[in-house]
Amino acid sequence: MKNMGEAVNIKRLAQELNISIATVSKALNDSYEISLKTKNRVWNLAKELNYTPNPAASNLRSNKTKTIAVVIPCVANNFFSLSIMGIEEIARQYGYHVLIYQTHENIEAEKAFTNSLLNGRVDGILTSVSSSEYNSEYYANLVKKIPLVFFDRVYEDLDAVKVTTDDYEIAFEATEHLIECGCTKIAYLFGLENLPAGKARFAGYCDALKAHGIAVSEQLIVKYQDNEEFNLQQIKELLGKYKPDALFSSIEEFIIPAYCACREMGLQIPNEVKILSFSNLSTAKLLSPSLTTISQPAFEIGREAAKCLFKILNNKQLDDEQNIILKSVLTKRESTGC
Amino acid sequence: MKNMGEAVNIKRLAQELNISIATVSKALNDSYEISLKTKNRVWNLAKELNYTPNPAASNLRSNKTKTIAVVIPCVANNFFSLSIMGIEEIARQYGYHVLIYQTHENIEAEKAFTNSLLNGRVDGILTSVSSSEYNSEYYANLVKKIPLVFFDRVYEDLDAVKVTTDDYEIAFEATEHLIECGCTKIAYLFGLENLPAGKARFAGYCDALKAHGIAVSEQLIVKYQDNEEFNLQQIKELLGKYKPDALFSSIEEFIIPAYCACREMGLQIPNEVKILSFSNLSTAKLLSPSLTTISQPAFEIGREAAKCLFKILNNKQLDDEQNIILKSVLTKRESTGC
DNA sequence: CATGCACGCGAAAACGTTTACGTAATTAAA
DNA sequence: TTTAATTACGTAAACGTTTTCGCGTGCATG
Repeated sequence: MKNMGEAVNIKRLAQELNISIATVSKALNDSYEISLKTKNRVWNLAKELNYTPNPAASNLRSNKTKTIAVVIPCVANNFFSLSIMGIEEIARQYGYHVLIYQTHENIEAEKAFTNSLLNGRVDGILTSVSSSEYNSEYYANLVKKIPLVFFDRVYEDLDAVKVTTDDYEIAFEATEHLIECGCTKIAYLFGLENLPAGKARFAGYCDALKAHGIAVSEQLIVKYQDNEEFNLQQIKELLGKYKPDALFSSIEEFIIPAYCACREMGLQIPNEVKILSFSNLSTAKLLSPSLTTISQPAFEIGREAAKCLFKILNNKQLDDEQNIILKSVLTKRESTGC
Repeated sequence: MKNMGEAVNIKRLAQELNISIATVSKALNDSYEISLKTKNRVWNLAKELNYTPNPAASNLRSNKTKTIAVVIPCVANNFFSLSIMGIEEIARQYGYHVLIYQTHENIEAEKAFTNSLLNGRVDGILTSVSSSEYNSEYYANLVKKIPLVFFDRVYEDLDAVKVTTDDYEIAFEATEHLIECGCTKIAYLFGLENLPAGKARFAGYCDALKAHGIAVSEQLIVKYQDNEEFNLQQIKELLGKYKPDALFSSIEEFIIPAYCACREMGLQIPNEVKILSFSNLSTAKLLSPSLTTISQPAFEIGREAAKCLFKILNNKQLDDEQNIILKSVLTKRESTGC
C-alpha cells in the first residue's frame, strides 16, 4: 500500500503511474482513447488507494450532478414515503443521489426550494405539488429551466411528464360500491380541492351519484383543513345535522377524525354509517372495523416517475405519451359492510 | 432588467458593476473588507438578476457542501419517516440540504453508501444502522473520517454522538404493565436482536419478569425474519403450542402478523391474549381492538440528532455528554385491557 | 513632513475534474 | 515509398467559486 498521507485525487494517481492527469481521467471514464493496459493500471491503483472522484469538481466541470431532488408535501405520509421508496430504487439503479425537500403544503417553500435547485445543484426534479394553491404560471416557467416530472399531484397543461392515477374512475367505482351497499346519503370528505387529483375524485363521486339518480348535496361535503380538531368537529356536525349513511374520504388524513367522530357520536360502522377512504395505510385491515380503501400504487408511481425523469436526463425518447396513468385498487372491507 | 442571455455568475455581476470578482464574492459573503455601499450595489444586482451561487464551484473551493446525508433502513416506516421530518426541520433552519439513502437492512449497501459520501459529497452523516449485523469495526473507522451522529440504532463504544431512547426502562415498564394486567406467560416478539436497542428492550422484558418472579422461557420468544408469512406462522405456532397470555412486540413490524394470528386462531384480544408493541403507528387507537403502544419520540430524535450534527459541524462545544437519551411513552389501550 | 495604519479593493492562485486540441508513433492505403 | 489514417497519450484551458496577498488612498500620529 502506497503512502496514504495526502489526499488521493487524479493528480496523485497520475504521479504514481507517471502519466498525465488527462490520461487518468479518461481511463477512469473508460474512454476509447486509452489502451486497455493503461486503463488496468489506473483502475488497479484507484482501487488500491480507494480513490473516488470529487463530486464537486466533477459537477463543476461537467455540469452533471448525478443527483435528483424530490419535492413533496411531507415524508410522514404513507403515500409519499412509499413513493420515495420507488424513486430510490430507480435512482440506485442509475447511480443517482436523492435530495428530499418537504414543503408542508406551503407554496412559498415550494418555490424557494425549486428555485434553489436551478443553479446546478441537481439534474432534475420529481415533485408532487402543494395543495394550498394552484399556481401554474410558476411551474410553466420552471419546467422550461430544468427536467421535471410531476407525480400524483400535478399541474395540468404543462409541457412536462405527469404520473397520476385513475382518480376519477376509481372514485366513481367506489361511490357505486357505496350505493350498491344501500347508501343514498353519501357524504364527501373533500381534500386536495385545488388540484386535479382532488377535482377528479370529486367529479367521480358526483357523476356516480348522478348516474344513480342521486343529487349531490352541498351539505354533505366537508372540506379538509390543516387542523385535526377542526376536521373532527366538522365531521361530527355533519353526522349530527345531516345524518349521512356513508362517508367517502378523498384523503387518508380524514380517517382518524372520521372514525373518532363516529365513536363519539355513538354511530356504528358500518351499520349506521359506512366509511370508505383513499389510503395507503398498511393497517387498514386491522382497524375497528377494517377499512374499505382505495389504495394508490404509490411505490409504482415513484418508480414510474423516476424512470421517466432518467429517460429525459439520458435524452431517451419518451414513449410519446406525457401522461402516465396507473390504476388504483378498491379493497372492500368491513367498514362498507357488504 | 439587464440582459438575461448569458448565465448569471459572479463574473457577470462584476462586469456589470465594474468591480472585481473578488469584491463581488466578498460582498456576497458580507465580508468586513467591503464597504456597505459596494455591498448594497452587489446585493441589489444579485437580486435583480436572480443570482444564486453555483454550489459545485463553492463546494470545490470551500470544501463545504451545506449538505448532510441520512442513512436509514427504510423510509416507509413510521419511526424513520417521522425522524426525517425532525431532521429536515433542523436542516432547513441551518440552510442545509438532505440526502436520503435506504439500506434495506443490507450492511453492504450501508457501507457502499457511507463510503461514497467520504469524498466531500456531504459535510456529515446521520444514521440509524442496519439490524442484519453488528459490525462496529467499520464504523469505528468511519467516525474518524466524517462527522457522524447515530440515532436510535447505534453502535456503542464509538467516539460519536448517539441519540437513543430509554429502551430498557420502557420495556421494563411495559412488561410490568402486562403483569399487572394479570399476565404470567408473556411471549416476546424479538426484533433488532443484533443491536443495542433490541438487546435493551429484551433485557427490560427479562428483568421485569424476574423482578416479579417469572422465569424467562425460550419457548415464548419469536425472532423476527424479513418474511411476513413466516412471522405469521411463527406467531400462530407460538399461540397454538405454548398458549401465552400476552404478546410483547419489540418492533412495529410484528403488529399485523400478531393481530392476524390471533384472528386466525380465534383468540380474543385482550381477553385471551393481550398485545403490546413498540410502535409509532398513528392509527394504533383505531385498531380492533385499539393497541397499547410504546411510542418513541421519533420526531424529536431526528431533531436532536440533527442539532448535534450541526453543533459538530459548527465546531460548537457539545454538552459534554455523547449519549442523549429521550423518553418513550407507554400508552395503554384496549389490547392490554386494563 | 515623514511614518504608520486602517480601509477598500483587485490580481491571481487554487480547488479537482473534464475535454478540446495537438502530437508522436504506428499502421494502412495509394 | 509517400501519404493518410489510426492509436495512445499529453498540454492546457475551463468550470465558478473562495481566499491569500498586495497595493494605493486617506487619515491620524509623531
